[in-house]
Amino acid sequence: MCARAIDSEDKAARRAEILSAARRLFLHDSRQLPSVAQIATEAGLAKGTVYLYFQTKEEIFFALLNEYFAGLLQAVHAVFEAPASDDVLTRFMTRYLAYLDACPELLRLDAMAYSVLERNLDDVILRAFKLELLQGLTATAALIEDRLGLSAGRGLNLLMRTYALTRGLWQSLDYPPNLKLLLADPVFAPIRPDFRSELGAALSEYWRGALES
Amino acid sequence: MCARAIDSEDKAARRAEILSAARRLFLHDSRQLPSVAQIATEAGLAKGTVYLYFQTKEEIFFALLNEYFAGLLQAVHAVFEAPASDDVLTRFMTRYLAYLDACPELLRLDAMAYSVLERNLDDVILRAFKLELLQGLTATAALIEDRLGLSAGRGLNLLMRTYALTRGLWQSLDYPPNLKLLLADPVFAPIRPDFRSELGAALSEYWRGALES
Amino acid sequence: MCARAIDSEDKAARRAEILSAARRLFLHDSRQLPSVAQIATEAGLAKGTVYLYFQTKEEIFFALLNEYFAGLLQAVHAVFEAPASDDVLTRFMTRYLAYLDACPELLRLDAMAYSVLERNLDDVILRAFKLELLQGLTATAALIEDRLGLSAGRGLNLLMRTYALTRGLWQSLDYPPNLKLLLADPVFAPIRPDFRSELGAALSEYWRGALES
Amino acid sequence: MCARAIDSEDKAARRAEILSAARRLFLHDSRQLPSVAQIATEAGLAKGTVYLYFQTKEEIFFALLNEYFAGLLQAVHAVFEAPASDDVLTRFMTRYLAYLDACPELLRLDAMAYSVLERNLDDVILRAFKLELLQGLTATAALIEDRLGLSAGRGLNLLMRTYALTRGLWQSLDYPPNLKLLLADPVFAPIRPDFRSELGAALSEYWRGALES
DNA sequence: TATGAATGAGTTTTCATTCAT
DNA sequence: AATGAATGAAAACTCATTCAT
Repeated sequence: MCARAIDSEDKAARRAEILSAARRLFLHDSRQLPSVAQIATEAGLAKGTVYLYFQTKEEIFFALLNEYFAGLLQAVHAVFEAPASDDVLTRFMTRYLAYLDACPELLRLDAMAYSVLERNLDDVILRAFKLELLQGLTATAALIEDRLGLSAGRGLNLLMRTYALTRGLWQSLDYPPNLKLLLADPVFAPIRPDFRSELGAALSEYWRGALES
Repeated sequence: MCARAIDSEDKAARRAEILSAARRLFLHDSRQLPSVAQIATEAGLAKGTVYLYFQTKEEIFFALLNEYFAGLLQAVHAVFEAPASDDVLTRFMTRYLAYLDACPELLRLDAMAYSVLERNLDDVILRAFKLELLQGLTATAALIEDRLGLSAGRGLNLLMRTYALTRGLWQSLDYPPNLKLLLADPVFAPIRPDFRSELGAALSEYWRGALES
Repeated sequence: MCARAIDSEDKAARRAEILSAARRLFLHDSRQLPSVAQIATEAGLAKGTVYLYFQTKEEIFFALLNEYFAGLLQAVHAVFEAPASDDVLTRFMTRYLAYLDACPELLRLDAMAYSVLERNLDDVILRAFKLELLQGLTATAALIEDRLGLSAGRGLNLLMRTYALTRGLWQSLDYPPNLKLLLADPVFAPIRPDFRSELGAALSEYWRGALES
Repeated sequence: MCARAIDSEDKAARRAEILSAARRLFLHDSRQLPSVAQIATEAGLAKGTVYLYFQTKEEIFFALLNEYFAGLLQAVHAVFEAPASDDVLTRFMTRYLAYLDACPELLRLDAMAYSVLERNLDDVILRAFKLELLQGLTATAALIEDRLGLSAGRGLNLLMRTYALTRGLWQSLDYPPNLKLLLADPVFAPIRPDFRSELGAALSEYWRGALES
């Protein structure tokens, strides 16, 4: 793993390897961000090498989070790109939930982003990330508006509020192991619904209200 | 402030003082949790004394968060306790937003809770907190069901989803100072709406969808 | 070594212990400043404890340097305090050189002070140190002026220039072990005189010139 | 700047370029030695290339310091080479101070040399540097002895002690910016004389004493 | 009860140097 | 000769928590 990444393709690959190592580690224990030393080891690199590809530890996780977001947006985009049909909303919901199921760590990382990730991140990098996100968001929003015959701006509303509901519910329902045990007591059943079905129900309600003429 | 708190009333008062000191400090800089040393100083106590009233630092902030939740629930409760009227939903929304306006630090603390607060918290304490929250939630949920003529369980749904949307939007729209500056660029206007109006709009949509027969 | 230093006398003693540990370590290898971890171990304390007594690593060494300076000044002071006599200059020289002989690490630490020590030092602390030094300097300078019948300001000149010559010569003549070996070659004899005799000679010349009417 | 330096003349030129880049950088911020990466960039070379011309970072700065010394010696040499005259000492002092004024970074670099530069320097290189210095010193010393009618060895004494006084005073009087601010307080005026006039006065005293029969 | 002295785990980042290309 | 990707050692400092007084 010490073959030199000379051309920019190799460099991109190495960057991706580091990101992938970080993802594996975080997936394994998503209660805290792995240390740079751990990431380097997992990627088979020296610590210093990681810093050739990322300016700070935070940048690594922010890049990872952005990848997840991009993937999620892409999935949504794909749903609405398909020929219009009556069940587009159902298909959207299914695909959306499937993506989240496939990336259980996305919402964890997202929850940490608020208090940790944005510190210690170079402004230029941060802007680039945000811009990329914005563009994906805008494109998909426009597509949704087109498909559903909505007015300008509604697409972005729907996307942002959908994600807000998702993130908010996750944080309400994802308990750490010790809490999970504690809340197993039937008394707590009301505040311990299954995340996936709860999210499905909540989103249905929200979209119904939002799309109502 | 070193008079000994002997009877349980004095003890409760001292506990409240510590909590109050923590709140003041967090209000002053809600980007990070104040240290125990700071809290002790602010409360006019020694560090060790704080540990006579709280087992861990996290317990302090968890207790604080629970207070905020209780207050929010109480505000909502008050709205629905008043004689039924057509505009109950409008009054709810107004009151709800007003509470959040008055406690800008609630949502910050809440956002930190996920990644920080629940670690390192005694199970018994945690259970007690959760139970208290559950009870408030249940009571208000029942009241809402009664007032709005909803079926059992719907009240809790509404409350949890309302808060989820709130928390999720907050985390999307509350940027740290450096980001705020960065996002001042008109390019980013679409992802930088005002939190309050955005929340109002989102909640309206959600409730409309949820209450639709 | 973990008995608690409660009253201020004990605290001063503990502070002195830390300083003493740092001195021992530096004496042992005076090519580099020992790490805080080493100092703590040598003093039989935990790292964190060291930071209860000194704000930064630099403060430790600066305090140490100030102790050396104070000692040197005191030695000089004692010489001039004795009843005036013709040989006061001879006695001064003897005493001065003896002090330097007894503290070979003083001039090493001093040489490092320029590039290392003054960084990362709290202004208030720094000022206090400088003030203490200034006072010692002023007092001894006044005494010298009195004893030698010099005009105001001359004492300070003499002291500062004497020390400047001392420090400058030291840095010219103190070679690290590898260089010492290298310069053992007779070719280098001219630039490798014995520090002590060279300093004696240089100071004699300087004082002769300075005191000449 | 990546044309290959093949013949030894080109190589010497490239070496000089690196040295010059280091000098420019150090002149710009003489509180710390620039990194090798910075030097390479400033010289328009790759990091690795620098190591083709210098074995270690220290060698660069040591070579630079030697250049400064050589220049200083040459300036002194020139003074004494001129036809003997009564005011040779005055001219020496003027020229000496002028050289230091023109190279304010010399004394900074020199002060750092003690604790940093001589580590990690190859013995052979070190010897060569010292030998070069010795030769310059010897030649100028002989010239001085001749001009001033001094006995053998006195010239070297004068040069070394003169420089020692210079270096020692510099280190006493050159304060980093934060200290300068701190010592602006009139209380500290006595230990804050102007370096140049203080050096002039000190050297006058020293030379008077040294040349006195 | 209250105090505050003592503890010590835990991690990012820089940068001189090497060496494959 | 020139490049620049990769290496990895090295250390200060914070702060939650404990416990002797």
